[in-house]
Amino acid sequence: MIQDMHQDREFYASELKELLRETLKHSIAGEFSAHSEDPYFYTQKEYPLQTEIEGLALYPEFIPEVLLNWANLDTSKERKKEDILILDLETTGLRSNGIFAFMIGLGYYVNEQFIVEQIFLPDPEAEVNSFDRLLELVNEKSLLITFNGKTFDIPVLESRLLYHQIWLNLRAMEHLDLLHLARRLWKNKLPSCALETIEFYILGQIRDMELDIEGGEIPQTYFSFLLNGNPELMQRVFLHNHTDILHTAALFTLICNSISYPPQGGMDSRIDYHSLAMLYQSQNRIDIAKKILEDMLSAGITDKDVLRDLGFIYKKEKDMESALKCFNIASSLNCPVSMHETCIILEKYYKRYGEALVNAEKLKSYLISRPIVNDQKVATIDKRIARLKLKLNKINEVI
DNA sequence: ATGTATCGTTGCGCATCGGA
DNA sequence: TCCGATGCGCAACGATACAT
Repeated sequence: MIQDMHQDREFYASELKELLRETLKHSIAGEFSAHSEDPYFYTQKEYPLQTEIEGLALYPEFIPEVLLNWANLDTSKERKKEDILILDLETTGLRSNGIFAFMIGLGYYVNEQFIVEQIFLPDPEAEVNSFDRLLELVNEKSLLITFNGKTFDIPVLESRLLYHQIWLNLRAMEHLDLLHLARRLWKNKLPSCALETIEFYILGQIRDMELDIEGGEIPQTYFSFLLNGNPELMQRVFLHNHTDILHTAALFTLICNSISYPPQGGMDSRIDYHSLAMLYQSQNRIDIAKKILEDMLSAGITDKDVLRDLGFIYKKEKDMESALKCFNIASSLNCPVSMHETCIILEKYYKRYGEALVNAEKLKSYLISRPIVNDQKVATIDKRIARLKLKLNKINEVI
């Protein structure tokens, strides 16, 4: 009796698997792998490197040094399209233990074409087989490109590979994670740095929510598909993942094509040049950072943060005259750091105590007008004011 | 829960400046 | 010439965001 039930369940399970495979074959353009047991399902689509429909470029003219340096990649190495592998997973959840990837989205370049390949598990048993294809591609490629892959996709894959006792050191691959670079470039300009936000503001793409799906609904969609075989929502997951891969390539391309300075094709309004200048500064390319900020001012941008940071560069170069000019304008635009720096330069370098005092008092009134008053800062500026007054009195006594 | 890069704040050691 | 206060550079820490 028990034995019969068990056999029944196995029978229905294999029936269901077969049913799911049939459904997939009819609803999504793709194929099954050659594995005799638990084959995975996969789709491939080719794009020309310059897509006409979306107006997106999918491969850059070159990969600039500032990007390679940022990602700690070997700058001397020759790089080809064929070395790149873009990766994005759809998984059964967000927490990194006990989840697995039911879909592996991949992007790579073959013969001047960009290929989006999606590997899908018609049932979870196919996971091991799906890694065959992953291993194949990883062995061919040397540079991984992802969006938040360092913290999400790679750890998920690592834990699953470990579980299946497959030896593959994904960390040995060079890895460019665009999320962190995007944050550096657009943190101050965009409401968020989620891929979808960047697609909208930077790539000019809008996701069609009739055809796409919210990330949070993806795990449940897969579980439902396994139970009822309804392909409608699953098709959306395919599109979602496909779009992620395509836009990761497009974002990589856009960043490469616009962060060299001076820009090849003129200034790009999508780029925050202030952030770009800071990126160059962090790599000790002060010359380029300074040029960018100066060019911004020449172009008529009067931004207190630009003025402040350019002021710091001048100050470090001991060009106090220029530094003071920058800090002065920034001070008038209510930049407390610049008020502070103005005080220091006037007091320590020029010994213009009267002017220093005026600025110190300006900073104090700014500080105490804040909704949250920082007592420590007020105490510091009070000390400076007292000191300056003392110095001025001494000078007056002499006269 | 997880892992990673970034940013703002804080504190420490060292150099420097100014006053006596 | 010496001492105390100030400024600078760097490391350490904590908070934040993003992926499904």
